[in-house]
Amino acid sequence: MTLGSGQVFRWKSRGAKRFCGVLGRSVFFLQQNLLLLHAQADLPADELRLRVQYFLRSGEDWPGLWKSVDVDPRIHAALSATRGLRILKQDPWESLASFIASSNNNIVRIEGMIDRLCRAFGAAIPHRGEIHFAFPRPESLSQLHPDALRRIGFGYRAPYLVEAARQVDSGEIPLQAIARMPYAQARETLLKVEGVGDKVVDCVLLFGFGHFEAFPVDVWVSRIMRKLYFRNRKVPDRKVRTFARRHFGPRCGLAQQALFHAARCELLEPNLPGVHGASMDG
DNA sequence: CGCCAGGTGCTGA
DNA sequence: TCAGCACATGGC
Repeated sequence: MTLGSGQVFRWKSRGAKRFCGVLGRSVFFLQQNLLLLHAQADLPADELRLRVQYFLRSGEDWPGLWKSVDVDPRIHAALSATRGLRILKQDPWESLASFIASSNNNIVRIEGMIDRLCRAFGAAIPHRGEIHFAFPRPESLSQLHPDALRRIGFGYRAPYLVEAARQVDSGEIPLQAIARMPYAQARETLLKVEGVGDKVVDCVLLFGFGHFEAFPVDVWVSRIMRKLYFRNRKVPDRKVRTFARRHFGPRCGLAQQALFHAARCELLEPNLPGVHGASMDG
């Protein structure tokens, strides 16, 4: 559920509860068997375990984290429907580049764009007879003409991504330093990147930098929040964000991901408890 | 054809 | 601050 919840765009299902993806320069296979997770990669066993635990944030107290945002019956329904979900620890550059590509776009096409980006400009990684690809480094993408990205379907986002790569490569956008900044300052800094607005920046801060107070408001979250908390009235994204931060508290980002996944996969319908309570009227 | 998708930048009230 | 609009692309 976590790997398919729109946080990451290039982990591929390879059978029942089995996924394949690339972390850094290594190909990983993850297979879930009930409460056990089997991980495979061409790495020493101890390093393999550490890398997977880091990516999955296995050191966190997940039951405690989810409990901290379980503040009312409506979010409780979403949390129940997404039990086991986690917030991943993504590479900051990959999350920044990926979510620049995500704007006004759908997940299937985002996945295709990122896949073509990695095939064209990422380092090849041979693995058991197959060729996988690393995510392209900023210094590679910064050299491109935007047309090279337009040709693989990036559309009007092409110059945004090239420019972002240049800003990261030059140190103008210092990801290393941003990782040590508090949420508000990191947000302000990343917003200077063209193509990064109020929603994308919160995705990057939540999935790439571990700021659980980020609450990305996309069309799905906007809809479900309107339904659950605003009597179905249209509400500016900014208001949804500030309400969520106040209502769910400093881990509101977790509530956001549960709501996003539940809404997108229709896990709450029917009989969704709204502001008027559950009702069966048609 | 029109609408939608993990929106953003720009413009004008 | 807010709404309205253009913006590439592909699926339906």
